[in-house]
Amino acid sequence: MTQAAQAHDLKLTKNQHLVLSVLESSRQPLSAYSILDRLRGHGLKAPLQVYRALEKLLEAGRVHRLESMNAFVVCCHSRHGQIHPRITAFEICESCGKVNEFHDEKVESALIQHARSSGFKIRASAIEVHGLCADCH
Amino acid sequence: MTQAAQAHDLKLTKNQHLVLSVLESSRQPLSAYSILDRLRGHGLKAPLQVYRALEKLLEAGRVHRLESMNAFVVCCHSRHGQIHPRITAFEICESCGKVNEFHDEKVESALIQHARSSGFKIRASAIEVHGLCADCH
DNA sequence: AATGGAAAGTTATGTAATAACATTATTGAA
DNA sequence: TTCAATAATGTTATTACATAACTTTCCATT
Ligand SMILES: [Zn+2]
Ligand SMILES: [Zn+2]
Ligand SMILES: [Zn+2]
Ligand SMILES: [Zn+2]
Repeated sequence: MTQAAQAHDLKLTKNQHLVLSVLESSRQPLSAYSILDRLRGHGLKAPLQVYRALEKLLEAGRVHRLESMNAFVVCCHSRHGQIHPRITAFEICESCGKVNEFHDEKVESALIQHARSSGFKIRASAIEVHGLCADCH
Repeated sequence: MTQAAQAHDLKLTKNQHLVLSVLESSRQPLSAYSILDRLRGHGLKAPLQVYRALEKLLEAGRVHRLESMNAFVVCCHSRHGQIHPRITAFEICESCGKVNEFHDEKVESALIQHARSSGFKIRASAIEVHGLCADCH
């Protein structure tokens, strides 16, 4: 991700703002189509309008995609303009749907060390743990 | 996963055997539909035939699903009947498509430790690292 | 042979994502 | 300001991924 893409003061377009607002007001990850459903009242009609906004929000580091759910969540650093840690992981509650984004130095160094030892060059990662959150068990 | 499900001498049905054979003979992960395409000559016609076989093979621990690719790979322990490690991770080459399944004690303990500290109870995990393998960079 | 459960077959449908192309809005020189 | 380049939108259609619902076949056990 470029430094420019990390600048959170970048102005969002109308559709990008709409999509981000829906994600911010949700306590669970949302699929592109359920985002669309919530925005039909605001003039959005086609999946592509949502997918294009999501693409930009992903590039800007303001949302994350959960690969194992085909769903999207707002990044917990989205509002602060800080540098985003490299390796991101998620704990996803199968009961209440809550997602905990976290950045664990040990997870990161273990993956980096393994990659180094196997000659693998990391470009991206998806680390998603499913189970029950503290409230739900 | 039950102990029974780990018993690799369990007899596979015709469709399960066909699907597993296709995955074993592929050097890359395959989507359900591309598995189906390779099995049309053997009488398979519908996606469900493949998905049902995959479901059983997943339960039996003989294949893994790559969440970030909507694709499936044969488990590297598939032939040996050994107990499968709890936490599995994958390095996926974006150039040649090769997948390296690995089990890293440090990754595992870091995730378990984080879950403990946040009160999260792990049931399943998807750890998928994308990049370039040693041969490709 | 009768029976019950697992697997397989079949058709239809639901969900996720992108292709292709036309239009409008923004930006940034000349 | 004017105009060309770029970015964003709108729209329709299509492709890719996955499951629902129901029927039939297979096979082991009684
Ligand atoms: Zn984040
Ligand atoms: Zn919960
Ligand atoms: Zn495995
Ligand atoms: Zn490679």
